[in-house]
Amino acid sequence: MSKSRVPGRPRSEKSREAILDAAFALLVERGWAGFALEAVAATAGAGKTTIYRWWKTKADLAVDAFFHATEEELRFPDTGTARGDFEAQIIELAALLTGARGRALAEMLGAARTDPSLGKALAERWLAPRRRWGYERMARAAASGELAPGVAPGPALALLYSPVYTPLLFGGETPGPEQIKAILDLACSAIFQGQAPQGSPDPTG
Amino acid sequence: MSKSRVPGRPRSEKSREAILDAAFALLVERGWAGFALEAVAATAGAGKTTIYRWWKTKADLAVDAFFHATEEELRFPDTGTARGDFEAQIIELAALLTGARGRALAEMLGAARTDPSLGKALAERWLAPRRRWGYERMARAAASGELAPGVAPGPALALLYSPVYTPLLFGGETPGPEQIKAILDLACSAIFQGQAPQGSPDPTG
Amino acid sequence: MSKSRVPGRPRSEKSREAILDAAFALLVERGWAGFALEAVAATAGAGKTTIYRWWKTKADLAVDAFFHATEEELRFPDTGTARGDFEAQIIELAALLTGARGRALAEMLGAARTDPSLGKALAERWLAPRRRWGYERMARAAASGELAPGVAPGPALALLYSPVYTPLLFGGETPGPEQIKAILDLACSAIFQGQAPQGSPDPTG
Amino acid sequence: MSKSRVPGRPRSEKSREAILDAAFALLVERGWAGFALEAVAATAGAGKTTIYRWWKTKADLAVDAFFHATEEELRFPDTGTARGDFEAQIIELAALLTGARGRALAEMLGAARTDPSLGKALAERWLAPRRRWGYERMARAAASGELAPGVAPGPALALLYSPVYTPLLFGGETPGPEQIKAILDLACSAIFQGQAPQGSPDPTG
DNA sequence: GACTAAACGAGACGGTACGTCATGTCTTGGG
DNA sequence: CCCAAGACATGACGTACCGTCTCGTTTAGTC
Repeated sequence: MSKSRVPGRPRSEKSREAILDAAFALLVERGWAGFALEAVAATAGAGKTTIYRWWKTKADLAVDAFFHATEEELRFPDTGTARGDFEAQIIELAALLTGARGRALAEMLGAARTDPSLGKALAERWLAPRRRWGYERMARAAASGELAPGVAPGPALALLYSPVYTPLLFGGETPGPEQIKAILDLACSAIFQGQAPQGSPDPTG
Repeated sequence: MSKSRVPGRPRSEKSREAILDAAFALLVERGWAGFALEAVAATAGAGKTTIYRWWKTKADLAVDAFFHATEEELRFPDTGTARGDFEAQIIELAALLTGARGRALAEMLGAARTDPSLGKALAERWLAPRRRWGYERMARAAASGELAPGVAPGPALALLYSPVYTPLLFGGETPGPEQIKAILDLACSAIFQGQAPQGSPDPTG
Repeated sequence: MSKSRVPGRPRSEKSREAILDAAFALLVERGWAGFALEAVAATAGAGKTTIYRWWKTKADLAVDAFFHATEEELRFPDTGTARGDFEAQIIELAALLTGARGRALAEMLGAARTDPSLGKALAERWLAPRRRWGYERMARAAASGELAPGVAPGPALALLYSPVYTPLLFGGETPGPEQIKAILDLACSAIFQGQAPQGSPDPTG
Repeated sequence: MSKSRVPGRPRSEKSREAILDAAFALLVERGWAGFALEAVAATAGAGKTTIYRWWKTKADLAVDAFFHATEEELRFPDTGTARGDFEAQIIELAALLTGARGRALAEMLGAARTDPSLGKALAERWLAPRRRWGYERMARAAASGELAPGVAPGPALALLYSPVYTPLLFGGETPGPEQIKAILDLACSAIFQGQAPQGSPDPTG
């Protein structure tokens, strides 16, 4: 069996990397608004044709470049309790959204309302996996009796994640870690059984 | 006590109205992305110069046009209790954000991350008054003992409003009224003293 | 009475000249094949929009630029006899077609077969007036009995002018003045009555 | 008597033919302007590499394809008299230049001014043999006393052939057979001794 | 009733980026 | 060593708005 089935010159991995790197750099430096394909092509030493060959839209490239550089940082934690897992993940998320990378993602999330292709790309690469994990973790929490009585997973997830995202819509003041912690504590007090996560994780009472 | 101090032709009120109307119509019809000043000028029968004379930026015009047509609908309610007031206001807000006008506002909020002038305009006209009212109402709630012990106003407001805004960042599915109600109930259960205002608030399943 | 009827900012004569000059320079320097509108716009310090506003096609601009710089040189002579007029005009024409300008015109004439807009522009600006003059002069020659018996104007004009144009189709060797003179003499001997125009310029051997 | 001297895979005759056929078809159908190597390769089922391996330039291929399909039609006639030979050849030439093939050749001749490789290829394949034959035939005519006194071969050939080529430079109206005949008669009356070959050549009006 | 001066409509201006196209070169695996 | 397939960098294309500019024309209040 041969290494490859298709005839013709194979895709240049070097070019792919150069494009993704240039795209990510430009995205972080100039934001989505200044994300010009012409500039990406120029600094990557690539032709625009090559970009359009592999990425259907500007949005696809931006999202791909963003996650090519970022994705591995976002792991779904496993602390033993649902509350611990959610808190850990949300704090990590808040950290990501703060800083240069966060600006880029925020701008893309914002522009997604206007650009459907961007919306679709982000939904696939960003939202869907996180939503999937959230619902699944919430189901496990329900099964193990960690949720307060009457708490449905949808509203619970909305309450947990929204406060991290909302600042992306408004001015610059992304909430700092203590603020995030305070909001999370308040949300968790409504969602989970018992007290704070560490120490006695499941103090029945 | 003359009619006017300044010499020269006075500003044309007719032109101002025509521009604001055309701008609002275009904004609602085409969204922020399709909001072209050239089109506004053309349908208003105005010159671009006139627009730039009175509005510093495209964003200023869009925001001004939006609130010129919308603002009066948004009143701050007075139901007697803090929980009632917040619930009423948030439900009204959610209703506004659903529909054509909502799309326009959502797109503007999203684009604000990219366009500083838009951000500034929206912060002044939209965010600031609501934030002011929210903090003030929260302070009165604290004074009257309506808040659960240990609840700070910042996190409480974040928890209440964020779930309404966050969907603007993601795909089309704005939460319906029941969903909003469910989320609100959950949030309020952490923030306010006592039970839900009407009937049996927490129908255990 | 006002100077102008139309409202709006008037066309910039400076810009028009700059564009025509840049276009002509580029055309002469690089030929039709290298005649890029982007380069014209850049060296003229003009926007591409401005060019497209005033010239429907690349061909229109090229032809306009060419004749803006060249036209005045081509006057229709008046020597007293038809043979003298045609000879003078054709020699002048041959001189024009030799040299840098000639190359540009030759390339345009050649490319006209491929590019209809170029063909149309050249037909209007180049061919039509010359054809008109040729037929009209030929008619006067017939009326004054200068033509040999049985000579129709169409074939006569074809015989006179074709030898100057045909070299444009083939390689570089444009015929020199003496060659042109020899061909002209041969053609004239078939077309016109009697001997050579002035004195005895052509000592028959 | 081995099958082949050179090592490696021998050139595919099948591929050569397919490429020439596809090239000619495309040339006739779309003209020189629409003659895209990519399309040739695609419809020939060949790789672009193969084309560039065997034909140095696009022009070489086009010219080769054109004459591969056309050349044999153009024979040099032998009617007994120089005038008869030239007339026959020029009329055949005019016929060739009218019609689909003619369009292709005309476009190539036109584009040759712009594309040196095309010029060179056409000069070699088209112009040179015809020029050679013309001068040689003219020399024989001179030797046999068929030329009018004082007629040099260069100007004579220019007068005979130019009127057929010149229309290629201008609009669509290629001259019809009678027009060609009339021009030829006029030219021949200056070049050749005695009267026209058939009938009454000079119908005085 | 003439003068002054700013606002007005219209639209031309220099730019920037868009997404598409064909060119001629290159890089594979297979024959 | 040839072949097909097709990816690659390049560079121009014609389009769409941007925010600025320059006109000649209103439309008032002041002299």
